[in-house]
Amino acid sequence: MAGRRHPPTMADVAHLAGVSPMTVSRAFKPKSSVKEETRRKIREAAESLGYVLDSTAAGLSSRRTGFIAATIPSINNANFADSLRGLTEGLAETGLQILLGYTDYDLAEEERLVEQMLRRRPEAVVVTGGAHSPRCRRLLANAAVPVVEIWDQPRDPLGAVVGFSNAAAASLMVDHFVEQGYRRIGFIGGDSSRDTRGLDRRRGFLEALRTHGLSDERVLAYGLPPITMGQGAEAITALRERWPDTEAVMCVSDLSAFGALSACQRAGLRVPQDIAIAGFGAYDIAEHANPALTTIDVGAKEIGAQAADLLIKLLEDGDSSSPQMIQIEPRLLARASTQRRR
Amino acid sequence: MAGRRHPPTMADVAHLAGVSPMTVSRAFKPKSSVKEETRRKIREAAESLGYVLDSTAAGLSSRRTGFIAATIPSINNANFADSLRGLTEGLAETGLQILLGYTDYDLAEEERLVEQMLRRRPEAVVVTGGAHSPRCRRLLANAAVPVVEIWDQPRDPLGAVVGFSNAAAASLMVDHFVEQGYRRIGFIGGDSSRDTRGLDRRRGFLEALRTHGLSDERVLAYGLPPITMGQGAEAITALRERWPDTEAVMCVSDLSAFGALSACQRAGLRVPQDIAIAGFGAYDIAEHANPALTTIDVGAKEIGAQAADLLIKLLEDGDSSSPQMIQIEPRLLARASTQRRR
DNA sequence: CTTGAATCTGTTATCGATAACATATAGGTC
DNA sequence: GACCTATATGTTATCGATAACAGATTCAAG
Repeated sequence: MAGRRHPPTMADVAHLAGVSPMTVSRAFKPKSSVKEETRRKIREAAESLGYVLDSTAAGLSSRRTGFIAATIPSINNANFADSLRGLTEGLAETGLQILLGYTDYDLAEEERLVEQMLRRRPEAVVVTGGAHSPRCRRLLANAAVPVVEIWDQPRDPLGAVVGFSNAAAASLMVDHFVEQGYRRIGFIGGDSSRDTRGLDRRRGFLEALRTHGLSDERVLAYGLPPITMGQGAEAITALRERWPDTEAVMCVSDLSAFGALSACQRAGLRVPQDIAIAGFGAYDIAEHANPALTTIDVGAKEIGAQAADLLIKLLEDGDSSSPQMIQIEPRLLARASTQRRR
Repeated sequence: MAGRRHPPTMADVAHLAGVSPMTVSRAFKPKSSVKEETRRKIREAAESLGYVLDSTAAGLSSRRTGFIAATIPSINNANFADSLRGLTEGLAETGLQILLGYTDYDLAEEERLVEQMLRRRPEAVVVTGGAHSPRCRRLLANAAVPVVEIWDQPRDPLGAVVGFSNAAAASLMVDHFVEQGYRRIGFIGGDSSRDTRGLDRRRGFLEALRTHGLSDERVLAYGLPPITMGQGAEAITALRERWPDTEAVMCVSDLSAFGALSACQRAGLRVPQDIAIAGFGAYDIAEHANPALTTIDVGAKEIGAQAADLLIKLLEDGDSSSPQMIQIEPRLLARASTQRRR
C-alpha cells in the first residue's frame, strides 16, 4: 500500500522534534545528557513517525555493531539449543545480540558462513567444534575479535575454548559397559568425516575398548551426520546381522540410540536383557524412552553460559589477556537400558 | 597477539592492487565489467591482506542489506527447523541470507526481536504465527518491506501468508478418533496463551467434538509451551486420574504425545488397546515410537519453500502486487497408536 | 553578581562502501 | 581512418548515523 519509500531517518525525527540529529542520537542512548523533556519530545516524534534506528549506519560510525556471531552445526538439536540458551542468557545483560548461523556439519559451509558473518563485523565469534578449514582459520585470526570454540578440545585453538574431550566422554561409556559385565560391544555412528565430534567419540570409544582388552571391530558407520532415528534403526539391524552375539551398543547420539532401541523392540528383542543400548547427549528422549536410555550428559547449557562469561571478560580486557581453556566435565547417566541382569 | 587494530578496508586492497576502490568494489560483484586479470590481482591482494567486505558499509551505501529476517518460536523444534530449511534452500539462489531470531513463544519477546531485526534493515521479514503485539504490527507495517506470516491463518494479515488453519488441522484428528469408534476423547496442551497455534488446535479440537455431539470437558492444560515430554507424561497421568474412562487423547505436539505414551506404558497400560494417543507435527519420534504415533503432518518444509517463492516474487514486484495467501493442506497420518481393535 | 562546574545541545568530519556519472581504451564496420 | 559500441576504470557525492569538539545554558557557591 504505502509503496516502498525510504523509512524515516534520524534527521526526520530531529526536524519534527525541533532539535538536531545529534540530540536525537543521544536521546536513544540510555545514559547520555539529554533533558528529560527533550527526550520525551523526541521519543514521541520517533514513535509517531514509526522511526527505527538504522544500526548499520550506527555501527559504521561508532565501530560497535552490538552483536556476536555464533555457529552451530544444526538448529534442530537440543544440545546445541541448550548451549545457545546459556549463551543468550549470559549475554542478555550486555545488550549484545546473537547472529546465529548453522553449518549443517560441513566445514566448507562453515567457512562460507563465517565469512558472511564477519562481513557484518561481529564483536566476537563463537564457533562450535575445533575443526575448521584453513581459510576459515585465517579469516577468524584476521578478524581481530575474540573467538571462542565450544563443544570440543582442539589441539590448536583459535582463541578461547569451552569444551570437553569427546573421546574421553565416550570412554566413560566403555567403562560403564565393562562394569556391567558386557564384553561384545559395538558402536554406531555416521559414516563421514563431517561430524568431527562424532568421530572423536568413536575414536575414544574404540581406544577404551582396546584398553580393556576387548575387540573393537563391531563398528557400523551409517549415513550422513547428524544420524537420525531411522538410521539408528537400520544400523542396529545391520550390526546384529553381522555380529548376532553383540551384547551392548553405544550410539553416537540419543536420537540414533532411540531409533536402535525401537528397532530392537519391534524385532522382539528385550532391552537390556537381550541387548544393551546407550546414547550420547542426555536428550529428553533418553529419559522418557522405555527403558530409559543410558547416556552422557555433557552440560550443554553450561557450555553456553561459560562461553558468555568468558566473552564478556575478553571484550572488557580488550583482547590482551591470554585466551583461556575452560573444561567441562561430562557425566555418565546410567539408566535401565544398560542394566545387566545378574 | 595482533591487538584489536582496524581490519583492512577496500582502499587498502585498492592501493595494494594498484587500482581505485571502485574497481575493487566491482571486482567483488559477480557480473560487473572488470578485466579478468585485474580481478585476479584484486582477489590476490584481498586474500593476502585478509580483507573481508564490510557489508554494513555496503548496505548503507547501496540500500541493499542482502538478508531477510525470520522469527521462529523455538530453535529446538523439528517443525520450525524444517520450515527454515525450506526457506533457506528456496532463497539460496538469490544470495539472500537469513537473520534468525527466536521468540520463545512470547509476543513481547517477538516485539523486541522484530525491532532489533528491523534496525538492521532486512529486505523482507518472515514471522511465525499470526498473533502479534500492536506495536509489533505497527513496526512491521512501517518497515515498508514485504512481510510473510507463516504457520497460521491470521484473520487480519500483515502482508502475505503461507499457512494453514490449526483449528481445522486438529479437527481432522477428531474425525479420525470418531471413525475409529472412540467416544470419550481428551486433549492435552499448554496452559498459557503464549502458544496461539496450540490454543487454536485446542479450540478446533473442542469444536469438532461438539459437532460430533461428544463431550468436550476432558481438557488438560499443563505447563508453559512448548510442552515437553515430561509435561505430557504428567498431564496424561492427571487426566486419567480425573477421567479414568478416557479412550483417546490428542496431545498438542508429538513430543508431549510421546511423553504421554511412555507414561502410560510405564503404568502398564497398552496403547492403543487401553488408551489411544495421538500427537501433532509428524516429528521423527512419532514414526519411531512403539507403537508409532498417529499425528498430523503440516508440511513444515513446504511452508518454508512456499514462503521463499513468495518472497522472491514480492521482492521482484517492488511490493506493488497484492499480498497473497497460500494455503497448506495438513494431512492426517493414521498409525498404530490410535488403531481401534475391532 | 561573578565564577566555575555540570549539564545540555549544536557543528563538522568521518566511518567504508557504492551509485551515478565521466572518461579512456579496445574492437569492429563501412 | 572515421565512427560507433562495448568494455574497463576513475571521480565525486552520498548513504545514516556518531565521535569529537565547541558553544550555550543552568545552577550553586562564594
